[in-house]
Amino acid sequence: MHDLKSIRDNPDGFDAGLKRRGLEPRAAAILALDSRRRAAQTAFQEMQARRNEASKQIGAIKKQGGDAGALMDEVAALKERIPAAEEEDRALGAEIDAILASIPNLPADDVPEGPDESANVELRRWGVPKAFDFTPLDHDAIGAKLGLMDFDGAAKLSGARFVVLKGQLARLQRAIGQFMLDLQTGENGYTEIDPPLMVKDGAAFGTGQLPKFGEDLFRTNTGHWLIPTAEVPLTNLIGDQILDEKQLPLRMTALTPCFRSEAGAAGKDTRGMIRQHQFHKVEMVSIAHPDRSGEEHERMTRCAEAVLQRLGLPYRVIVLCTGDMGFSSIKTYDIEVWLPGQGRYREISSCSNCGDFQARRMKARFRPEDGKGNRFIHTLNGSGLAVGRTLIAVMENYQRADGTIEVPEALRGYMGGQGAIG
RNA sequence: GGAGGGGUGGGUGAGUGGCUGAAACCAACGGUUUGCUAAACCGUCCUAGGGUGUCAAACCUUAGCGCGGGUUCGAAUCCCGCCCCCUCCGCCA
Repeated sequence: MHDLKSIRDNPDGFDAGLKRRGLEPRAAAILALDSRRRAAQTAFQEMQARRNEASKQIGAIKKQGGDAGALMDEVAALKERIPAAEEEDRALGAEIDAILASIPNLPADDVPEGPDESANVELRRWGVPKAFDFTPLDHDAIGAKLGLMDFDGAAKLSGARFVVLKGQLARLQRAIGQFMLDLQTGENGYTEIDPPLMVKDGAAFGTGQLPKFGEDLFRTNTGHWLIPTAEVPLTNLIGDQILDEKQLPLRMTALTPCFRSEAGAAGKDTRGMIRQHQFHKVEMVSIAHPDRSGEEHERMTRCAEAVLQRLGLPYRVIVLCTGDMGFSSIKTYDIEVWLPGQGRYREISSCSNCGDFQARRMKARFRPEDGKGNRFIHTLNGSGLAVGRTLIAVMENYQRADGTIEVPEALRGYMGGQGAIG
């Protein structure tokens, strides 16, 4: 949600930000509505003020047994006009809010400009893709050969974009999730949260899924939304609150299933478990002081990278260009892991700084130490990491010629000491 | 699902239809006092808008006592609907 005041103060800056996103200017239209709205509001409030004043006088007159008839007539006349004024104020306000709520966040200054993912910029790489002395398979084939990954069974139950994992592979996925969660809580200072997986409209609005992206979510017959990421419940946890500055930063993490309709992804990644309707993810959320969200963003990204380093999985970090960023983000780093089976890097984490965009939507503020002028906090979220895709990466990077999979050192404690599966 | 009780500033908790944006207490913050700590005393202390104002300060004003309607000249207070919480009962992982 954008700040009307900042648009008033700097309409050109607002439009310039939109332009970087590839969007048309909106400031002039918004400000025109805004001035109509303020005129309507002032008119409405002046009537109310007069009504309140007259009512007080009526009370005083009646108490002394006087005749307040003239004043009561005046109030009655005012009351004829108030509803229309109120409605005008309300309607204009709602119109402005709807516009503000539907415009994506403005990119940070240091985000590269570009139309789509082709303009993303690689920042760094870690690790070297392993040289195989055989042709590495993709996870799909490895899983099938082991008989531990069953897409047909899942299709029978649930249709496309689901998978059934079995035996050691199911355990390996569980191990990965536990390992990540323990790393983020034990070493990186995130507090573990076990949140609801179903949320109401307000939460989905707060993080920016609604009103524009409802079709990407699953909805229950109770009107709940299945969370597409734990970012939604974790971030909204601080909605409608005024925190103390001392409490910042607040770092939370959760291992949850995530549900996505993948409405716009028809025909994309149809094979394998890259893109599923349901997957597990360890999510990190930071609630940061607005002056320090940039450094928190770097820190969070490092926390996500740490997982891949511990697992010995090669990866690269890219910064998304203005045209490829999500709705709520001012800056996003994607981490892409090397997948030998596909011979390329694929997204395994996305770490975003949302600035005060979500905080405005959910009314999350903090009280500065000096006590005056509550400010909106900044929210950040990042995967640490997507569990299903990490499983894929482990399978493909640690596969052996005989079709078995080596268990990375870091996971063995979670696998009963086992060194390989299959 | 049934019956009953309840939702008021950060917390506890008053509140007769107008004098209540809201007592009191606690917490917090500033100050006085103090050898230090503690205590005591004084003061400040909700939020979001709009207007006047050169930023600031200050002032005026609107709204908010779970949410939404209604009655009334006037609603935290009365009426209706809804939501949530608590207790008991039923059902249930």
